[in-house]
Amino acid sequence: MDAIVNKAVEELCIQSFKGGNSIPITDLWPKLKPYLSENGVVLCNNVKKAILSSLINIPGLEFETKDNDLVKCTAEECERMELKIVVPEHMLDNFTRIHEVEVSKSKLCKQELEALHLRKRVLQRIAIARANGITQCELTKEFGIKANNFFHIFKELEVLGLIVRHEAVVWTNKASNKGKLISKHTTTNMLYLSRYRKHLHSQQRLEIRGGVLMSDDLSHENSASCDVKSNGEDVHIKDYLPILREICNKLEKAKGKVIAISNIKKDLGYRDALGHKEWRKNILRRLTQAQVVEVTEEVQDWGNNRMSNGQNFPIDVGNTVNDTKMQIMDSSVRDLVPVKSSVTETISPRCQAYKAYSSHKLREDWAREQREQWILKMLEEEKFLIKPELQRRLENLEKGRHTSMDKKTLERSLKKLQQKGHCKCLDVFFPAVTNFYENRKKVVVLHPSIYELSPAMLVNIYDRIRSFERKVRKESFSQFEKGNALPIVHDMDRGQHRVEMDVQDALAKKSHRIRSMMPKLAQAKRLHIYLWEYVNNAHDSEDTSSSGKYRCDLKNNDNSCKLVDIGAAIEAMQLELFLQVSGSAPMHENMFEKCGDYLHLSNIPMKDYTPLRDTQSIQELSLLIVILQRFKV
DNA sequence: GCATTGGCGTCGATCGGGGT
DNA sequence: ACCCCGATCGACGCCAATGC
Repeated sequence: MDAIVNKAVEELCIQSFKGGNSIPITDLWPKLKPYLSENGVVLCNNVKKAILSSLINIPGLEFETKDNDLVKCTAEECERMELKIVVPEHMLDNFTRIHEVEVSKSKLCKQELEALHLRKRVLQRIAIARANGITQCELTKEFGIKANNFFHIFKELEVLGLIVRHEAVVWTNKASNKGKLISKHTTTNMLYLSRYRKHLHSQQRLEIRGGVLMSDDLSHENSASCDVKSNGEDVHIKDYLPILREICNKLEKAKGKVIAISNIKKDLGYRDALGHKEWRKNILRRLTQAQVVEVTEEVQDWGNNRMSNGQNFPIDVGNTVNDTKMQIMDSSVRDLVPVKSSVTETISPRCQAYKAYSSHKLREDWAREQREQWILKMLEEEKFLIKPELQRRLENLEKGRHTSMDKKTLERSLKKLQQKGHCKCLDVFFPAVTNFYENRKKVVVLHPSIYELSPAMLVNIYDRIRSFERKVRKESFSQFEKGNALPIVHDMDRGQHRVEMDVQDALAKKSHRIRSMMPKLAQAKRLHIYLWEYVNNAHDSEDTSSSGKYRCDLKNNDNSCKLVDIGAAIEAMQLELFLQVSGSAPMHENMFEKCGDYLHLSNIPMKDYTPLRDTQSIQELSLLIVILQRFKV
């Protein structure tokens, strides 16, 4: 009976949160009915009377009735006289537990009272959602408060232990005007009142899959991402533990407890772009973060000792270059306990017979020889070459031929040159720009005279790789802009509209960005011209390297950096230029007239000078310097 | 208030393997 | 040697959450 009464009180509280100051007893029964049936209780008049009697005994609950002697009334009589129940505020606060953090109200100022009231409303709204929970972004919209202002409240309530937050991914299918589905998703947090919390472990996350929203429904809201109301049926718990365990088990059974990642992915069906991503972001990351497995990438140098070690038969080196494997070491993996494991070395060269030469042997031999000559000439001049770039350059040189050079052909040529000692091929690793935890790798062809990669050399290599990639992307984008490669598929209705919209959108955004950047670039250019003159003059007259602490590496074409003290350079700036590049307004209209054209920042009076160097100006200047640094190629 | 972070989809390039 | 295709990868943009 206690449980039933608790349930009744819970219902009364939730109904109060929903705005009913007093709840008619006739409204309470239908809410209780499902719970009672679950427990095999039929809501007959006797049960009703028993529940009522218990409620009457709860101190604090108030009953609105015409008849004073409630205890003697039957259930029917109570219903007939429209009995209503009022839950007092302190009981509501008890339900959300906000009373635990409440301080004496008399001591609070007006703002503090408002803040407390807001927290109460938030808690009550979360309480209404009960075990279904409510997403953070949904709540943010309901309250009309910006997410970045609201976040602190959620965090505070979480720290106080009043609510629980779980990471959740929301998928929304939005219908465009033409009725096609566009899938969108966003990450947010699901909020529960502590009493309704879901007990999720670290390998579980919530996924909310919403229904279809027609675009008409969105007229009042621009962003569709959070518009799906999360009801219980849409929320799924995605549990990664079973799949992680399965992988651990496979590793346990594997020989040496090592499996090639490509094999295990194929085995478990992680294929295509999406599957691959899922593997990287949700499976491999979880395993490595839990330190349950270790991933090793083995790179075998091209034409290493293996090739010259008395083995006369050819080896298909291509298959042995890269092999990413994962390893598990300890049997305690089932608990996903951190385990340290050692690096393995497993190389499995595959033998393959050479195929007979074709009848075009002579012509091909000639082409290969010419190719090798080109490579050697480039190498002599440039000392190093990036393989993908080399491939492109050779393709351009061979444009006249009816066939195009295969990358494997190039590899063979490089291998041959390397064996003869005419070049060295090295894998160069460098950090990726995005947040991927792996380094990027490029094969670099080096002149044999280079024994080791100096830092300066590495910088040159990085810059070359970057400029090559920029060039490649610029080419593909200019094709795209000309409309050569607009991906419109006429036979397929699906997705067409969206692609066109995206292209227009992208172009509009791009041109807008260029427009808004132009003044900034003009400012940057002015600053650059000034600094360049400044640093050259300074070097002509005296050595500036000892004159200040804020320095900026301007240019190092020939490894000889010219350092400039930015602070001193700005001091020496003409006032007009300073105002232009920092975007500040002049102090007085007649400032220039009064002081002449050659006024420098360093010789204006202190009272005029100080307000000029405000935070805004410094920020502007810093931004320009960042822009200049990015231009440094 | 603005900047950064993190997760995800899209796009285009590269890689790897198999066929002729 | 050349061709083809699916798998894989990195850059980038978007957006909500988060940090300062």
